[in-house]
Amino acid sequence: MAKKPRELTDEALAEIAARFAVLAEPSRLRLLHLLFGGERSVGELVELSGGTQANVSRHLQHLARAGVLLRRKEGLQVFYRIGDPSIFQLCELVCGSLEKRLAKQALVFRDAAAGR
Amino acid sequence: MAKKPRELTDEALAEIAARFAVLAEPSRLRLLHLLFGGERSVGELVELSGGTQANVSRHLQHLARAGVLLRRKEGLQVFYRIGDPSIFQLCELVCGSLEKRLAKQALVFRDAAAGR
DNA sequence: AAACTATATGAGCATATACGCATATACTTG
DNA sequence: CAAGTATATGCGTATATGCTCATATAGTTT
Repeated sequence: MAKKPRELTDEALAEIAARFAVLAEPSRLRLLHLLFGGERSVGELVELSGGTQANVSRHLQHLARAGVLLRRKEGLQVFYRIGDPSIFQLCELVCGSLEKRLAKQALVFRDAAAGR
Repeated sequence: MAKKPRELTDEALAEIAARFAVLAEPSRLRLLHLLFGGERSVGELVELSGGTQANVSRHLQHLARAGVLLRRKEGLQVFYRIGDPSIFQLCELVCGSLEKRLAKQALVFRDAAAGR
Protein backbone atom coordinates (compact mmCIF):
# COMPACT_ATOMS: atom_id res chain seq x y z
CA MET A 1 0.00 0.00 0.00
CA ALA A 2 2.09 2.90 -1.27
CA LYS A 3 1.57 6.36 0.16
CA LYS A 4 0.65 8.95 -2.45
CA PRO A 5 1.88 12.48 -1.97
CA ARG A 6 -1.15 14.60 -1.13
CA GLU A 7 -2.05 17.77 -2.89
CA LEU A 8 -2.18 20.80 -0.70
CA THR A 9 -4.42 23.52 -2.02
CA ASP A 10 -5.25 26.46 0.21
CA GLU A 11 -8.69 25.01 0.62
CA ALA A 12 -7.37 21.67 1.79
CA LEU A 13 -5.06 23.36 4.25
CA ALA A 14 -7.96 25.37 5.62
CA GLU A 15 -9.98 22.21 6.14
CA ILE A 16 -7.18 20.46 7.95
CA ALA A 17 -6.60 23.53 10.08
CA ALA A 18 -10.30 23.68 10.90
CA ARG A 19 -10.19 20.08 11.98
CA PHE A 20 -7.37 20.79 14.38
CA ALA A 21 -9.07 23.96 15.59
CA VAL A 22 -12.05 21.95 16.75
CA LEU A 23 -9.75 20.06 19.05
CA ALA A 24 -7.92 23.16 20.22
CA GLU A 25 -10.27 24.00 23.09
CA PRO A 26 -9.96 22.53 26.57
CA SER A 27 -13.71 22.52 27.15
CA ARG A 28 -14.33 20.59 23.98
CA LEU A 29 -11.57 18.15 24.82
CA ARG A 30 -13.15 17.58 28.19
CA LEU A 31 -16.47 16.80 26.55
CA LEU A 32 -14.79 14.45 24.11
CA HIS A 33 -13.05 12.71 26.94
CA LEU A 34 -16.33 12.23 28.75
CA LEU A 35 -17.81 10.78 25.59
CA PHE A 36 -14.96 8.31 25.33
CA GLY A 37 -16.94 6.43 27.96
CA GLY A 38 -19.95 6.21 25.67
CA GLU A 39 -23.02 8.16 24.64
CA ARG A 40 -24.27 10.93 26.93
CA SER A 41 -27.11 13.45 26.98
CA VAL A 42 -26.43 17.16 26.97
CA GLY A 43 -27.71 17.41 30.52
CA GLU A 44 -25.35 14.73 31.74
CA LEU A 45 -22.45 16.42 30.02
CA VAL A 46 -23.36 19.74 31.60
CA GLU A 47 -23.22 18.12 35.03
CA LEU A 48 -20.12 16.06 34.40
CA SER A 49 -18.13 18.80 32.74
CA GLY A 50 -19.15 21.58 35.07
CA GLY A 51 -19.79 23.93 32.17
CA THR A 52 -22.87 26.05 31.61
CA GLN A 53 -25.73 24.63 29.58
CA ALA A 54 -25.32 27.20 26.83
CA ASN A 55 -21.64 26.59 26.36
CA VAL A 56 -21.85 22.84 26.49
CA SER A 57 -24.60 22.89 23.90
CA ARG A 58 -22.60 25.10 21.61
CA HIS A 59 -19.44 23.05 21.95
CA LEU A 60 -21.32 19.85 21.22
CA GLN A 61 -22.83 21.34 18.12
CA HIS A 62 -19.44 22.54 17.03
CA LEU A 63 -18.03 19.05 17.40
CA ALA A 64 -20.99 17.50 15.63
CA ARG A 65 -20.82 19.88 12.70
CA ALA A 66 -17.16 19.02 12.35
CA GLY A 67 -18.10 15.36 12.11
CA VAL A 68 -16.40 14.43 15.35
CA LEU A 69 -19.68 13.70 17.18
CA LEU A 70 -22.99 12.18 16.20
CA ARG A 71 -26.30 13.49 17.48
CA ARG A 72 -29.35 11.48 18.41
CA LYS A 73 -32.57 13.03 19.61
CA GLU A 74 -34.88 11.11 21.90
CA GLY A 75 -37.88 12.95 23.24
CA LEU A 76 -36.70 16.01 25.07
CA GLN A 77 -33.15 14.86 25.29
CA VAL A 78 -30.32 14.92 22.82
CA PHE A 79 -27.57 12.34 23.00
CA TYR A 80 -24.11 12.76 21.59
CA ARG A 81 -21.49 10.12 20.90
CA ILE A 82 -18.11 9.88 19.21
CA GLY A 83 -18.63 9.75 15.48
CA ASP A 84 -15.07 9.67 14.28
CA PRO A 85 -12.92 6.92 15.76
CA SER A 86 -9.73 8.60 14.60
CA ILE A 87 -10.22 10.97 17.51
CA PHE A 88 -8.99 8.33 19.89
CA GLN A 89 -5.79 7.89 17.97
CA LEU A 90 -5.32 11.63 17.60
CA CYS A 91 -5.54 12.12 21.33
CA GLU A 92 -3.26 9.18 22.02
CA LEU A 93 -0.68 10.56 19.61
CA VAL A 94 -0.75 14.03 21.09
CA CYS A 95 -0.67 12.82 24.65
CA GLY A 96 2.22 10.51 23.90
CA SER A 97 4.17 13.23 22.16
CA LEU A 98 3.57 15.69 25.00
CA GLU A 99 4.65 13.09 27.49
CA LYS A 100 7.92 12.58 25.66
CA ARG A 101 8.55 16.27 25.39
CA LEU A 102 7.98 16.87 29.08
CA ALA A 103 10.15 13.93 30.01
CA LYS A 104 12.98 15.38 27.93
CA GLN A 105 12.57 18.78 29.54
CA ALA A 106 12.61 17.15 32.94
CA LEU A 107 15.94 15.54 32.12
CA VAL A 108 17.40 18.85 31.03
CA PHE A 109 16.43 20.47 34.30
CA ARG A 110 17.63 17.53 36.33
CA ASP A 111 21.01 17.63 34.60
CA ALA A 112 21.22 21.37 35.03
CA ALA A 113 20.52 21.05 38.75
CA ALA A 114 23.20 18.35 38.99
CA GLY A 115 25.71 20.78 37.54
CA ARG A 116 25.43 19.24 34.07
CA MET B 1 1.19 -3.34 27.05
CA ALA B 2 -2.04 -2.30 28.70
CA LYS B 3 -3.34 1.21 28.14
CA LYS B 4 -3.69 3.20 31.33
CA PRO B 5 -6.56 5.64 31.62
CA ARG B 6 -5.06 9.10 31.53
CA GLU B 7 -5.72 11.75 34.11
CA LEU B 8 -7.25 14.89 32.77
CA THR B 9 -6.54 17.92 34.89
CA ASP B 10 -7.41 21.35 33.53
CA GLU B 11 -3.72 21.91 32.99
CA ALA B 12 -3.32 18.78 30.93
CA LEU B 13 -6.33 19.68 28.84
CA ALA B 14 -4.90 23.12 28.22
CA GLU B 15 -1.62 21.61 27.06
CA ILE B 16 -3.31 19.23 24.68
CA ALA B 17 -5.47 22.04 23.35
CA ALA B 18 -2.39 24.19 22.85
CA ARG B 19 -0.78 21.40 20.91
CA PHE B 20 -3.75 21.21 18.57
CA ALA B 21 -3.92 24.99 18.31
CA VAL B 22 -0.41 25.07 16.89
CA LEU B 23 -1.66 22.93 14.04
CA ALA B 24 -4.84 24.92 13.56
CA GLU B 25 -3.40 27.48 11.14
CA PRO B 26 -3.17 26.96 7.41
CA SER B 27 0.06 28.94 7.08
CA ARG B 28 1.74 26.85 9.72
CA LEU B 29 0.50 23.66 8.12
CA ARG B 30 1.93 24.79 4.82
CA LEU B 31 5.31 25.39 6.45
CA LEU B 32 5.17 22.00 8.11
CA HIS B 33 4.34 20.38 4.82
CA LEU B 34 7.30 22.06 3.17
CA LEU B 35 9.49 20.79 5.98
CA PHE B 36 8.27 17.26 5.42
CA GLY B 37 10.76 17.33 2.54
CA GLY B 38 13.63 18.06 4.91
CA GLU B 39 15.39 20.93 6.62
CA ARG B 40 14.95 24.44 5.17
CA SER B 41 16.16 27.93 5.94
CA VAL B 42 13.74 30.70 6.83
CA GLY B 43 14.49 32.42 3.55
CA GLU B 44 13.70 29.33 1.54
CA LEU B 45 10.47 28.87 3.42
CA VAL B 46 9.51 32.48 2.77
CA GLU B 47 9.97 31.93 -0.95
CA LEU B 48 8.34 28.52 -1.10
CA SER B 49 5.36 29.40 1.08
CA GLY B 50 4.70 32.81 -0.43
CA GLY B 51 4.28 34.35 3.01
CA THR B 52 5.93 37.49 4.29
CA GLN B 53 9.26 37.22 6.08
CA ALA B 54 7.83 38.48 9.37
CA ASN B 55 4.95 36.03 9.43
CA VAL B 56 6.99 33.04 8.38
CA SER B 57 9.51 33.81 11.07
CA ARG B 58 6.82 34.08 13.70
CA HIS B 59 5.08 30.89 12.65
CA LEU B 60 8.33 28.98 12.69
CA GLN B 61 9.11 30.20 16.16
CA HIS B 62 5.65 29.26 17.28
CA LEU B 63 6.12 25.74 15.96
CA ALA B 64 9.58 25.48 17.48
CA ARG B 65 8.44 26.64 20.90
CA ALA B 66 5.73 24.03 20.77
CA GLY B 67 8.35 21.38 20.16
CA VAL B 68 7.14 20.59 16.67
CA LEU B 69 10.22 22.04 14.96
CA LEU B 70 13.89 22.17 15.77
CA ARG B 71 16.03 25.21 15.09
CA ARG B 72 19.61 25.30 13.93
CA LYS B 73 21.55 28.48 13.39
CA GLU B 74 24.36 28.59 10.87
CA GLY B 75 25.96 31.94 10.26
CA LEU B 76 23.33 34.35 9.16
CA GLN B 77 20.82 31.69 8.37
CA VAL B 78 18.45 29.73 10.57
CA PHE B 79 17.36 26.27 9.57
CA TYR B 80 14.24 24.56 10.79
CA ARG B 81 13.32 20.90 10.62
CA ILE B 82 10.63 18.61 11.94
CA GLY B 83 11.39 17.82 15.55
CA ASP B 84 8.41 15.70 16.45
CA PRO B 85 7.81 12.70 14.19
CA SER B 86 4.29 12.25 15.51
CA ILE B 87 3.36 15.20 13.32
CA PHE B 88 3.43 12.97 10.28
CA GLN B 89 0.98 10.55 11.80
CA LEU B 90 -1.23 13.36 13.07
CA CYS B 91 -1.54 14.79 9.58
CA GLU B 92 -2.10 11.40 8.04
CA LEU B 93 -4.86 10.68 10.53
CA VAL B 94 -6.61 13.97 9.97
CA CYS B 95 -6.32 13.79 6.21
CA GLY B 96 -7.64 10.27 6.20
CA SER B 97 -10.56 11.15 8.41
CA LEU B 98 -11.42 14.19 6.32
CA GLU B 99 -11.25 12.11 3.20
CA LYS B 100 -13.72 9.62 4.64
CA ARG B 101 -16.06 12.34 5.75
CA LEU B 102 -16.09 14.03 2.38
CA ALA B 103 -16.60 10.73 0.59
CA LYS B 104 -19.64 10.05 2.78
CA GLN B 105 -21.06 13.49 2.08
CA ALA B 106 -20.50 12.95 -1.62
CA LEU B 107 -22.56 9.78 -1.45
CA VAL B 108 -25.40 11.58 0.30
CA PHE B 109 -25.54 14.21 -2.40
CA ARG B 110 -25.27 11.67 -5.17
CA ASP B 111 -28.13 9.67 -3.71
CA ALA B 112 -30.20 12.80 -3.26
CA ALA B 113 -29.65 13.79 -6.87
CA ALA B 114 -30.63 10.30 -7.99
CA GLY B 115 -33.95 10.68 -6.17
CA ARG B 116 -32.71 8.67 -3.20
C1' DA C 1 -53.68 24.30 25.71
C1' DA C 2 -50.97 25.65 29.77
C1' DA C 3 -47.14 24.53 32.46
C1' DC C 4 -42.85 22.31 32.50
C1' DT C 5 -38.28 20.48 30.91
C1' DA C 6 -34.23 19.88 27.82
C1' DT C 7 -31.73 21.98 24.40
C1' DA C 8 -30.54 25.65 21.14
C1' DT C 9 -29.72 30.42 19.86
C1' DG C 10 -29.24 35.67 19.73
C1' DA C 11 -26.63 39.73 21.45
C1' DG C 12 -22.99 41.99 23.62
C1' DC C 13 -18.49 41.83 25.61
C1' DA C 14 -13.69 40.36 26.36
C1' DT C 15 -9.76 38.20 24.72
C1' DA C 16 -6.65 35.97 21.57
C1' DT C 17 -4.20 35.94 17.53
C1' DA C 18 -2.81 36.66 12.66
C1' DC C 19 -1.44 40.22 9.69
C1' DG C 20 1.24 44.45 7.81
C1' DC C 21 4.61 47.81 8.50
C1' DA C 22 8.53 49.43 10.50
C1' DT C 23 12.58 48.56 12.97
C1' DA C 24 15.84 45.95 15.80
C1' DT C 25 19.21 42.27 16.33
C1' DA C 26 22.84 39.04 14.76
C1' DC C 27 26.22 37.91 11.84
C1' DT C 28 29.29 38.58 7.67
C1' DT C 29 32.18 41.08 4.57
C1' DG C 30 34.62 44.99 2.64
C1' DC D 1 33.92 49.88 11.85
C1' DA D 2 30.65 50.69 8.05
C1' DA D 3 27.61 48.48 4.95
C1' DG D 4 24.99 44.55 3.80
C1' DT D 5 22.09 40.35 4.61
C1' DA D 6 19.12 37.04 7.22
C1' DT D 7 16.09 36.69 10.88
C1' DA D 8 13.39 38.39 14.77
C1' DT D 9 10.36 41.64 17.19
C1' DG D 10 7.38 45.81 18.64
C1' DC D 11 3.09 47.93 17.65
C1' DG D 12 -1.37 48.88 15.89
C1' DT D 13 -5.41 46.85 13.64
C1' DA D 14 -8.82 43.52 12.10
C1' DT D 15 -11.06 39.32 12.88
C1' DA D 16 -12.36 35.23 15.23
C1' DT D 17 -14.11 32.97 19.07
C1' DG D 18 -15.45 31.81 23.83
C1' DC D 19 -18.17 33.44 27.62
C1' DT D 20 -22.51 35.25 30.04
C1' DC D 21 -27.25 36.39 30.20
C1' DA D 22 -31.56 36.24 28.32
C1' DT D 23 -34.77 34.11 25.44
C1' DA D 24 -36.48 30.94 21.85
C1' DT D 25 -37.66 26.31 20.26
C1' DA D 26 -39.10 21.52 20.69
C1' DG D 27 -41.24 18.04 23.09
C1' DT D 28 -43.78 16.20 27.28
C1' DT D 29 -47.25 16.02 30.87
C1' DT D 30 -51.42 17.33 33.20
